[in-house]
This record gives sequence, C-alpha cells and structure tokens, in this order.
Amino acid sequence: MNIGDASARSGVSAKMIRYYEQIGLIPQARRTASGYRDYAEADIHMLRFIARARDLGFPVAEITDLLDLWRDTGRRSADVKALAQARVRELRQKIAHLQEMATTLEDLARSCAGNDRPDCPILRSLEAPPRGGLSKTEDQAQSPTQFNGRIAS
Amino acid sequence: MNIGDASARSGVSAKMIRYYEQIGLIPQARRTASGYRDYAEADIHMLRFIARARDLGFPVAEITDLLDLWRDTGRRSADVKALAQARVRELRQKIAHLQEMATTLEDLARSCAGNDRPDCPILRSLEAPPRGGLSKTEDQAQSPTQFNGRIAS
DNA sequence: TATGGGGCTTCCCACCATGGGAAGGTCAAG
DNA sequence: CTTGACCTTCCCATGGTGGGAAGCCCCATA
Repeated sequence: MNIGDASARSGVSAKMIRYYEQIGLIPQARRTASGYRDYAEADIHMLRFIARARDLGFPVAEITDLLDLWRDTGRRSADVKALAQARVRELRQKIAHLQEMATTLEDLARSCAGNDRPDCPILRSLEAPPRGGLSKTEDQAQSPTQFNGRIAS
Repeated sequence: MNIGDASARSGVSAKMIRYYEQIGLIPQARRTASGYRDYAEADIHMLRFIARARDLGFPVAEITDLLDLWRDTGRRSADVKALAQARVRELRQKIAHLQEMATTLEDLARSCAGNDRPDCPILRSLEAPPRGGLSKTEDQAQSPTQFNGRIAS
C-alpha cells in the first residue's frame, strides 16, 4: 500500500506520516524497489492509533510511551491510566488559563459602550494592568514552570 | 534607557522587544551613537500595553490593530469592543475543544481499572475510535475550516 | 509504444512566539 | 586599563502542520 492509501485509510496526512517516521515515532517504512514507502494493515492500525491519541490531546512525544504500552501485552493498565490522567490535568490547566483570559476580556467588553465615542475601558485596562502588585522589576520571576509564555495557544 | 531596563520596566523580554521591532509591531528604536537601542517612557508604556494584550490572549498580529486604535484618539469604542469580542469567541472555542478532549479522556480513565492487569479501555479506545460513523475512508473530509490540526495547544 | 497525468520522493520554507547561545562590540566601575 | 555586565547581530530549536518545487515512477489510454 502506498503512502496515499495509508493516509486515506488512517486519516493521517502523507506529510505527517513522513514526519512521524522522521522523528522516530513510527519505524521506517519498507520501501518498494523504486523507493516508494509500502504499508501493511498493521501500519494503518498504528497510524489510526496515533491519530486518535492526537485527537485526545496527547503530544507526539507522549504517544511514543503510549505506543510502547500498546505493544507491550504485559503492561499494567495503571501505567496507561496514569498517562491519561496526567494529560487530563494538563488539559484542565490550559482550560483554566484560557477561561481566565476569556472572562477578563468579556468583563472588559461588557463595560465598554461600543458606540461611536472613543472612550473605552478595554484600552484603558490595557494601558494599566489591574494585576495585584508587580512593579519593582524584581518580582516577575513567577516560577518558570509551566507558563513560560502567555497564551497557551 | 537601554533595552535591559525597558525589559525590566515593561515585563517584555529583551528578546521579544527586538522581535516585535523586527516584525514591525513596534517602530524601530532610536539608537545611541554606539548602536544601542534607546527607549523613552512612551515606549515602555507601549510595551506594557503589548504585554497586557498578550496576557489577554491577543495574537501579536491583532495587537497591531489594537495599537492603532489605542493611538487613534478619534476611534470608535465599538471597534475596540468588536476586537475583544472576536477574541473572546475564539478563546471560548478553544476552551470547548479542550474541554471535549479532557472529558473524553477522563471518561476513559475512569473506566480503566488502573491495576497490574494489562486490560485497558483507554488503549482499546485508541485502537478503535468511538466516533459516530467514519470508517469507509471517504467521509473524513470534515470541513477544513477552523480545526486544521488536532489539539489547540 | 509514446505520452500524459497523478502519485511518489526529498528538500526547503512558513507559521507563531519564545528562548538559547555564540561571537564580538561597549560601557562603567574599580 | 581591566573586568564583568551589558549590548549587538545571527543562527538554531521548539511543535505540529501545510505549501510547494524539482525530479522520479507507474499506469492507462490513445
């Protein structure tokens, strides 16, 4: 089976299949005499597994572990569950962050007249952030743990 | 004022200040005789505006418009409000997407024993997605509108 | 059999926002 | 004048994904 068929049957674009191979997420595909990648049913199965895991928000790096567990018939289901739960926690964290941004913005928008006049609380708020107390240039160290950047987009 | 001070006072890293200048979000900074960027109070003000807008989830591209409105004293507050609301809608959409992923994963995790046995509904689900009806290789066209990729991370 | 069109290959570029780091110039304090 | 902190530019990496070019390959139809 050519990469095009594998793509159509797995839902993973040909570009991505090559990429996954390149980064070592999936093994290097067999090649035909002329250099075409050649896939079997088992490969489609694996690709679908990957697509589904991506749908559920697993980063590619983590899917490696998931695939290992999938293939390991002697696995402990607790290990799989732990992975899923860690993912849920991260998703919830991102959600909370976005929620906070949305709520704040919504509040600001609500308090804006939205007419032809220039006066606008949104812009005023952008000028002078309402964040508690950070001004002395020192205290913005705020743990470089999870939120390095701003939006989790 | 050097870029380091501007950074400390605005909360925007020096790296980012240079980047914003490079992509044209902020004007090119004045330079001292020796080539150092030199900032004034007004620049700090602008950088803080940008930082705050990023905090609220505005993509850099959109901040250009925001800055234009900010500087335009003859603006209509309705224009600002529209921008904010569009952003809120996008945030809500991302939230909904993440929420769905989290819920699904959580359901799966709940139904997984999480013990030493290998049997695991999570992996089973990854093998065979529970999505309504997509199997015949044709129907996965699913409108390439907003969700080009999977996770909105 | 020749030709054309569609599929395959690799390679590079772009996104978005951010950080890391190297190589080299500058400034201010000691 | 030396030293160390700062500045400059330039390149690279991230994470997934798509776009596209240049050049083979394969098959069907004329």
